[in-house]
Amino acid sequence: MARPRGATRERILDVALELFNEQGYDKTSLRQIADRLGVTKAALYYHFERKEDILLELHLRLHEIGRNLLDQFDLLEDEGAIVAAWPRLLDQFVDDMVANRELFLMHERNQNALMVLEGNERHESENEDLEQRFRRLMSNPEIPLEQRVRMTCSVGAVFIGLMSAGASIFGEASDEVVPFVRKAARAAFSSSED
Amino acid sequence: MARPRGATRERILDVALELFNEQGYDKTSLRQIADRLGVTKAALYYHFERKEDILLELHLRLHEIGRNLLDQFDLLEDEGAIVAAWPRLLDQFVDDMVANRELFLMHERNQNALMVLEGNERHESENEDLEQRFRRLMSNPEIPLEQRVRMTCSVGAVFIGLMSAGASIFGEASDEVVPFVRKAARAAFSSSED
DNA sequence: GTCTATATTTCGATAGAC
DNA sequence: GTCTATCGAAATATAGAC
Repeated sequence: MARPRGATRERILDVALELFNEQGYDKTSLRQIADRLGVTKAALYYHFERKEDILLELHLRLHEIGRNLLDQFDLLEDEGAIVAAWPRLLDQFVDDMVANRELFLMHERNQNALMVLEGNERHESENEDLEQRFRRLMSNPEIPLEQRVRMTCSVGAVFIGLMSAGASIFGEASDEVVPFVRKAARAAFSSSED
Repeated sequence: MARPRGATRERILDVALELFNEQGYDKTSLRQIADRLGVTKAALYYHFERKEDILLELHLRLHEIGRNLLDQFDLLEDEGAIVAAWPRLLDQFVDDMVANRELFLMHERNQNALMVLEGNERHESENEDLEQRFRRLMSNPEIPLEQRVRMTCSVGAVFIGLMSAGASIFGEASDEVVPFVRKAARAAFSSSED
């Protein structure tokens, strides 16, 4: 079976992502992944040392997205620039979520499972850094508290809006929904209406 | 040990909720719950037939909150009334979340575990009903799509805003944060700013 | 209502042949 | 790279005494 290099590994990750979203990480056994893939459990161990490492690899792809977003803040000079740049970053976040919905879904549905990655070296080095940068941003007293709260709320609006659309809650194509989500999120951040 | 009736059962639920939030449902063994409570594993089986039933009981308390909210929609006559009533319901939702933060946190962090309740009779009868009523509301074509999307987004703003506050992301007392969350959520729903 | 002891199952992980 | 076979650990759940 001469398959392109890394193809099987990639297929394992695809199937695992599917199953983690269907039934959760903990309820998904390596046997199930292997079965759906048409191989045996032992074969998986050639590609991943531990079950945990499959979850980790998927999670790291989200890290990269988060890092890209946070990196853009480091380019900004003062708190005024951050607030001014937020709508653009919000749009970027929408794009990221639309393009990687399954990954975001996994993160949402398996938060408890992701806790086992605490203690994992490869994860810690990256994650600590990301979380610290995020907390620093959100507890920065130079930005008025209301602005910081609204930044967070606008992210929540995007997140739940797009997740609901993905779950076909609205019964319409998500192409139509996305612009409304952008609008709602922007309003959550910057409207001064009372 | 003459304890008030149902007191042990209640303590089990308290400790379980704690542990489920700390490390997740799947990673929490009955042994851990028993240890923290100062009893043995077998004793838990006197109060709950299965581990799953502990999770179910906690989850049903959220059902009740959700049902209370949805019930208020049944009192409304047309789609205009629904849209008009939304800000009030949003405020109600904020109050519910503040008063039951731990329960909401459990639901957020253990979505994968909650999937095992699918198939549970006691759960299905209630849940199907709730979910159907919610989906009917959100796919009601008499309400403009944008309004429905914004309803959902406003809930997301509340949810993520309050969860972040609870996790001390902002570094301030959540008393100060709550009003800003209300404002952001209201804006996400009804601002027409561009 | 709580205990000790044990049955039963499931799963992650490894060894070694091909 | 994939297989068969198996180990060992851990967890849920049960039986029966107190």
